[in-house]
Order: sequence, then structure tokens, then C-alpha cells
Amino acid sequence: MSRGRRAPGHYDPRRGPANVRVVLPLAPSMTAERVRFAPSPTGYLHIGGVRTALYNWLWARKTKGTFVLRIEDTDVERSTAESTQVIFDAMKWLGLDWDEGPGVGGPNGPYFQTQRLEIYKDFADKMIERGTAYRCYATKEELDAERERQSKGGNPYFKYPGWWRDKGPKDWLDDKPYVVRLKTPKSGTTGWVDLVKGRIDVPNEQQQDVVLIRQNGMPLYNFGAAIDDLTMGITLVARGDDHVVNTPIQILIYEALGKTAPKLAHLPMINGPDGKKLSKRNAAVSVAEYRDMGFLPDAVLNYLARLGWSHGDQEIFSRAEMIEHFDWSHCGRTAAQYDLKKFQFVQSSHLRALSDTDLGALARPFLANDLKVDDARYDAAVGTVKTRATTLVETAQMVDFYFRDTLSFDEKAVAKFLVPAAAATLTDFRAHLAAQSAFDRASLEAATTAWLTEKGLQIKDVAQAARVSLTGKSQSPGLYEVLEVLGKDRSLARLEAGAAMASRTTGA
RNA sequence: GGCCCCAUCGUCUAGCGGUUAGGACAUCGGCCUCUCACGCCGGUAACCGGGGUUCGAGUCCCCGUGGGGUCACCA
Repeated sequence: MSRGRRAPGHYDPRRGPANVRVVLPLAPSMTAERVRFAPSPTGYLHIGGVRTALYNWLWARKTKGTFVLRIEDTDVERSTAESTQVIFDAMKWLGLDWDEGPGVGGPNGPYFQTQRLEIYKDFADKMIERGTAYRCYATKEELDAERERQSKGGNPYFKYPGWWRDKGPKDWLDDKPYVVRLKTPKSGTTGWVDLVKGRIDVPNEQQQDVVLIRQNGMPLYNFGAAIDDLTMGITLVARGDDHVVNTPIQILIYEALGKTAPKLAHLPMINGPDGKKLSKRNAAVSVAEYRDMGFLPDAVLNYLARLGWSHGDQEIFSRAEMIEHFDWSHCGRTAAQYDLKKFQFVQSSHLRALSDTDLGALARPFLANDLKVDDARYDAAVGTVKTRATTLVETAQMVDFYFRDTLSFDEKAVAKFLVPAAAATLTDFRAHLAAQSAFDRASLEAATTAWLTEKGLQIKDVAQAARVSLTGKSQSPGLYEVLEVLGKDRSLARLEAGAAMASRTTGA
């Protein structure tokens, strides 16, 4: 389909040749949808995968449907239990809860493909009976020889020649291992109306008699996915763009069983900041990394949601808003490029939207181990750094100085502002504050302004020296906020120490 | 190479035949200001090319070009 109008759900009979078999999806509707996320446990949970999971989850929640989690672990070589756990942890952290799947069960289990082997075998046998699949006893050696023969012709793309395609039970080598292959139609076209890409048709001659089940009984991806989607009652499959080439085969498997394929939606890929494939070489791709960096799950979801989907001019979404507005027809069809700057913007927006108490609680695990926090002042302290921090890690770092008995000073800041000339002013400022009974920010500002006027000074004349004395740094929340959160005693002590540091440099 | 998909500012995108082509991030000015942020105001910046269709194309069609995906007993 060209880039003009997609017509998801609307099949225009004028557009296809008569012999095209089209799996006609129902128009997108608000009837409860059964969707799934089916990762392979072969590593970390990739943020590209998270976006796929998110869109499915949003659709399930929006339609009051069911979100199924299924583990596609048929690649025994690469699948690990640790990776499976990593997926669970990441999904839980993100708050993408599943209604059916590992841990919660459900009527269509088991939800690990390696535990569904009999199911695949049954369906494969059924297909063989129907004549839509067949046993192939070709050996590895025979296949390799054929592969080599074909590649000599200059074509690196092997195609199984169909040796066993037209044989039957009487030809079976009963004691030999075999694979089950799909008897793919040799002519015609298989197509569907993709919910995000529109109409897609692929000539069947492009397909080959793919292996459905290995010699060891493990299903291959296309078969496992199709059979699971079928038996789990999945009504809409949304996945990455890279699967569009698999789709015709899966539709063919459905048809071979006399079934109708679910609705299909293929999301464009996410590229790295350099335009190349997103990988750990050009970006942080593991969900766990964002968690450890102190990103908020909602921010991760928000950023990913907007990468490939839009709702007018809105950029910041709560979970509820995403659920409310999400729609396949507003998913873009062009590959998106990952952009950390935009991600950080979304993240800090969500961070700022948090209450001091909530942010404080979330930042707590990121506090330095040796920090002894004064709970009474903690939330207020968090409040003063909220607009300045992007992540929870930064929040924790920025709030650190409030709770130190001995401040660590930034050398450059000290050298620049705690100079001899500042010592007297600092001392005087301290004395003035010592006389104040009200130590809230408004009172402090008023009192300070009065003092400045009396002394003929400007706030600029004391602010930086005071700031370094109070926080150890040249950048911090506002002076009066810092004083208020620190409290009178600590403030006075720090100012005194600061004045001492300033005058000590005189000694040189 | 076959097949399939894609093409609006640097980036994410809005746009569904008639718009001064809008918003956001980034960037550059300015305001606010005790620093740093936040916030606010403003600027620079885009329809890949060529043909059609049409009174009128970013929007529809075709051809190029350029990206991408995929061609396994991986998923």
C-alpha cells in the first residue's frame, strides 16, 4: 500500500485480483480483544519489545480485553531461565500486568511453548491428515548437498525442492526421524489488511515448504506462534515490522487448519540514534538499565508510546490517558529513531508531576548507603530539587547535602566564592539569621531583604558564598528554600564554617 | 538478487485535495532571577526527485532514488 490512505479494516474489492485470498479482519472495534506479548527468553527485555508489549497491553486495557504473556522458548540453545525471570521482572516493574500467562495461569495454558509440544504434534498430524502438511525424511546430508548444488547456480537463497511433498504414509520411513513441512500453495497470493500498514499481498510462490516441527519435536517459530495464537484465542496480533514476512506463512497455517487468522498489526522498527539498528552499541536497550538509571516506568512507557504513535499534539500522557487514546490507526508507518534527549524530557516531565512524598519514596532506594536521612525534612528536601533533577538517581544525589554532618565541598566553588572578602559578610549574614525566630522561606526572604537594605548590599553579594557554605556547591535550590529545609541550627553552623573557610584563605 | 515495507524540520510527529505546512525535543536569542533548574516569549529549520490525475497536490496514481525488513530443523 502506498503512503496515502491506509484502510485498516476496510477491504476495497476493487484493489485486488480476483484470485487473491484475503484474510479479512473485522473492523477495529471496542469489543474485548485478546492480545498477547510473546518474547523469547534469550537475553534482556529490549525496549523495542517493550513497545510491542505496551501497545498490546494498552489495547487489552482499552477494550477491556485480555493480555496474554507467552514465553517462546523453543530455541533451547539460547533460552534460559534467567532471561525468563528478567522478562517477568521488567514487565512487573513497568506495570504491564498480564491476565493470562506464567504465574497467573489461565484457561489456555501452559504458557511456555516447550510445555505445549503435544499440542503442536496434534495440530501437525491434523494437517498431515488434511493433506496440508507432510512428513519430510530428508537428512541433513541430503539437504546440505542440495544447498550446495543450488548455491553453485549463483543463488545463495536455498529453496527446499519438495522431495517429500507429494508422498504419503506408504512412503514413510517409520524408524527414521522426520520434520513436518507445510504444503505451501504454489500459486496465488496471500494477503491481509494490516491495522497499521494497510493492505499487504504476497505471492505464494515466494514461500517455500517451511519446516513446522523439527526432528526433535520442537515447533519452529511460525508454527508455534500460529498454533498458540489459534488455541489461545488471540483475536489481534501486534508485533514488530520484521514479522510481516512471516505473516503469510502463519495465515497459510491457519487456513490449512480451516481457520481464520486474527487481526494483524505490524509496528515499524525503532532505530538507534545513528539511524542504524537499535542495539547496545548505540543506546541503552535493556529495560533494567532505565530502572537502574532512575527512570520512571510511566516515563519509559510514555516515551515508547509516542515513538510510533501520536494523539494530536499531546506529548505527555498518564497511563490512563494512553489507554484512553491509544489507537492502531494513529500508529505511524515509518521507522522511528531513538532519541535520549526527548526521552529525558519525557522522564523529567513525569518526575516533576510527582508529589514530593511520592518522589521521595521512589528516590529512597537510590540514596547513598551511608546517608542518614532525617525523615522529618526529607520530603521538603526532595521538593526543592524536583525541577532540577531528571532521574531518581539525580534526585537522590541532589538531596544528599541536606543530611550530611560534614559537607563535601566542590573545590572550584570554594576557590571562587569562599574568598576572604566574603568572610565578614557571611558572618554578618549568619548573625542576622541567628536573630530570626521564623525560619520559613518567606520570612527568611523578607528578613534578608531588610538586612540587605540596611547594609546597602545586594543579594548577589552574599548568595553564592552562602550557597557554597550551605550546600558545598555553586549550584543548588534557592537560598531560602535551602535554609528552611536545613533548619536554623544547621544553617547557622554551616554559615559559620563557611565564613571560617573564607577567612582561612586569607592566611596565604 | 526475489519478495515485502517505508519516505514532512537534525529527531518524534500533526496533516486524511484548498493550511502563512501545526506541535514537541534539540538548537539559537530574550524574559524571569541569589546559582542551577522550572516557567514564559521569540527565531532558525521539513513535504526525496520526476512524471501524471485535478481548477487545485505534502495529501491520489505511476516511475525513479534512497532507507529498512526477510529469504534456517533462530525467534
